[in-house]
Amino acid sequence: MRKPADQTEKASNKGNVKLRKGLWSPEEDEKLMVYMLRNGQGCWTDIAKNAGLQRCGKSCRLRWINYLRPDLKRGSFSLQEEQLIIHLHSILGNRWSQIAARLPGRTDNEIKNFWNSTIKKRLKDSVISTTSPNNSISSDPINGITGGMISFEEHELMNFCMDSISATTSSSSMQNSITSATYQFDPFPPLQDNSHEINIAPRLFNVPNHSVEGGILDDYGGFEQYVTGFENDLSVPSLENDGNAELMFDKRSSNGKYLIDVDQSIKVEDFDFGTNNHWQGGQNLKTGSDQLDWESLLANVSFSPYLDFQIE
DNA sequence: AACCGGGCCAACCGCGAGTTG
DNA sequence: GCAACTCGCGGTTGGCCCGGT
Repeated sequence: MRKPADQTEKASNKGNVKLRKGLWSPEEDEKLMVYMLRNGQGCWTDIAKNAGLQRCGKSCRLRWINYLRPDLKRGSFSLQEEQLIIHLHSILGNRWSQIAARLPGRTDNEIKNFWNSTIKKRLKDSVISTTSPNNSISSDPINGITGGMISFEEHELMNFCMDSISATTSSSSMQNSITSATYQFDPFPPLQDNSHEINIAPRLFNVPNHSVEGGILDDYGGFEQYVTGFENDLSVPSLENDGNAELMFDKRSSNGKYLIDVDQSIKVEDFDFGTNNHWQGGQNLKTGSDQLDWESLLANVSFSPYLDFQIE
């Protein structure tokens, strides 16, 4: 945590505007939230200015992404998420944004903190414990993947992924590959919901040659979909209703419920920021079923919820 | 009850890449 | 081509919380 904002004010380089630093007050959160709901994402410097915040745009962006974003999950990481983080980190390293992109509702900062504070320590402990003679594989998710022991399937999986990554070594070649005969498919699809039973194995299937629409190739050989209002798009749609916005999001351990008067311009009902509800824009990714049949999904490529484009 | 130390995590910092004029 | 600006990312900091003593 930082010092309270009013203790760390300093003059901005431009315009002698005092910029606040440190913790965000509920009033500041409210201002930013209301502004984002009304106007959506734009230039962060303008957002900070127009929202009446004495913050730099960078600070506003961080606050929005890491805390105020409606589609953020709250609470501890699930077992599936934990396993996926460990797995992705084994391949991607400290590319937290890339890892976060595969965990809907989680931020890179959150994952980074989780890794540094929890997983790292447990991995270390796990490595130590696996060196002891009487140790066997436990139900610990760490041991399922790492802990010094990687299953044959995992190893093959990683080889596959690394091959995919190495196949396209630069962003320029990546861009060229978009229109080339073949392209690398994202081996790490995002988790749909942590309540689902998830097979963390990537989709090992071939995609016929076709032009790619509705997405771009990322820096690691993956296919980044254009997903409006979800983890790839942190903006929110503008709201044009009248009344009040009742916004729910927890502040640390307590579940706060903010009733915001939005200048007679917004009315949001049943606007729940809880863990089970995602932002409207992400609903195109939801399957509507509590239990996904991953085998059948994998068997039928065109039915995959990850595919946001048509395969010809 | 007071103190201490480690964990957690929000937020800052610096840097590189991309964009704009 | 260049400088200024903006954005996004990863590393780091440091205050709060909480369990142990």
